[in-house]
Amino acid sequence: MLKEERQHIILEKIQANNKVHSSTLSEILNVSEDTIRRDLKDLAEQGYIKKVHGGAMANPNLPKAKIDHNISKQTERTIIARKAASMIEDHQVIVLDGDLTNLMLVESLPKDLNLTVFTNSLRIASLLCEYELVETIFLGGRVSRQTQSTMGMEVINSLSDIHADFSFLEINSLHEELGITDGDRENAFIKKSIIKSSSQVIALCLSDDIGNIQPFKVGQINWVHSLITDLDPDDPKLNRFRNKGIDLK
Amino acid sequence: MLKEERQHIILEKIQANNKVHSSTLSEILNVSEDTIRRDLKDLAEQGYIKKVHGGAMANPNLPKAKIDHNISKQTERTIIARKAASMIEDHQVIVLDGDLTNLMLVESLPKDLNLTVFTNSLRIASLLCEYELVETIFLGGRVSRQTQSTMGMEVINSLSDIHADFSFLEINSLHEELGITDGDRENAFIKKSIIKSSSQVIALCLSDDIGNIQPFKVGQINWVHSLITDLDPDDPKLNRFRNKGIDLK
DNA sequence: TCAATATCTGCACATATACGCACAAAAACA
DNA sequence: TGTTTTTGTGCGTATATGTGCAGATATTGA
Repeated sequence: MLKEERQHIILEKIQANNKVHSSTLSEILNVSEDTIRRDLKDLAEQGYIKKVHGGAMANPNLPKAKIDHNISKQTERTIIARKAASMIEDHQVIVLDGDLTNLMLVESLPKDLNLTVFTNSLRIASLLCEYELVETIFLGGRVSRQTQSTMGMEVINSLSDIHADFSFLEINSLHEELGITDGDRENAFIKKSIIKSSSQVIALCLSDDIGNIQPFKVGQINWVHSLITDLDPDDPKLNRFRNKGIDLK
Repeated sequence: MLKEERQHIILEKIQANNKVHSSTLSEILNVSEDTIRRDLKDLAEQGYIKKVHGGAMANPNLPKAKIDHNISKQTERTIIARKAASMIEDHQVIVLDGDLTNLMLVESLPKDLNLTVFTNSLRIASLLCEYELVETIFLGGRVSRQTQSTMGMEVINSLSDIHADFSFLEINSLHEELGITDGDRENAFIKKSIIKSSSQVIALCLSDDIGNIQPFKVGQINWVHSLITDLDPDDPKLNRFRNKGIDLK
């Protein structure tokens, strides 16, 4: 019997009875209780169930927004997220757009930070619910299934009514002359609005995306105040941006 | 019997009767009174109940999050959610507020439904991303950590700009004379706005909550078009609503 | 006040769990 | 193909947890 298969059966049992005993599972599935316990631990860590002494129960808190760590370029993104997180301090007001790196940024934040965050990402907003001192304001609008974030005029409207200290934007294409571009028209609009609504723009950019050009213009290169990449700030590849007075992290 | 399981049963007993005696619990659950006392102590420390000499009472100022958090009444909620889901048809425009039963409603929806949904619940919006044909519009605003849904003026503003065919509202307190009330002022506001923004109001109400009165008024009883409970529609307990012309499901 | 109950404390016992280890099966790699 | 690495499993042991019991103490209500 495959591990996954077993865990599936366990989940079904829990859904049906709301609880399971390790001992009965061990009997039914013909594996040691140790194995069952390991399965339960797995499932609990993934948030599917709640482990208790003697077995497990259905998870009372629902599907938490979780980050699947099978993201491409995970290492690079982690580096960027950490650098970005270290720039955030108590009492700042920031905007986080709905891209992956920002999600990882939130994961790297210390839990005792006192912040005001504007975001259009369902997952970021969900994650931030675990931060006692963070005031989250969600930018409403039409929800895009792919990104689990809101889009459209309503988001732009809401953004026009706010002002933040910093915005953190994942940039898919950063070119020294043509500036920031994006492959999605709506996304480009949103990013542009976010930039306009904040004093300082922190661009999060994978080094592979430097030099890219995409169809929709977001903004000029000098709109970026700081550029965070997975490279060392002194890396020669970044020279072309250093010369433009952009603060490299 | 698992400890957690026992404690759930105790919680449900308390929610139903508002009080319990250690001695009767010991009898029902077949454990020593010592164990019951330890359970009650646990639950009291977590803030779910108030321990008193001889047993325990419901905690009068139990934060709303704790109630949701606790899967009690899961069976009842499932019944309600299923009935509600069966009322939803292709091409409808509906509003779902952020309460637990609505989340379960979404879980019971067939995946091929073609809908427009307005919601202020992060979890509902997230779930709906799995529905190819559902257009979700999220009502932005300040995010409440406990409920993972947005609150405040912005939500009310957004609601004033929309109109839906149906709204599904979880009702915590439904009284034949005093109508719908709620224990939370903001929540009451939101519910009132949702009602105003839709042609028909479908009230989802646990049978235990019928007859309750809470401090903040949401609306009159005749604002409700359909009432879905965990009871049979012909149950005599519902007569007082039948007489008012409310459609019982 | 007294008697009846409820509660607390320390203890013993059974059971569940974590940890390190060994070993087999599967997967990755040269 | 054969070899190395990873993953999954079971076992023994030390530890932690949950439970019931006895005796001391506190609370309740007449």
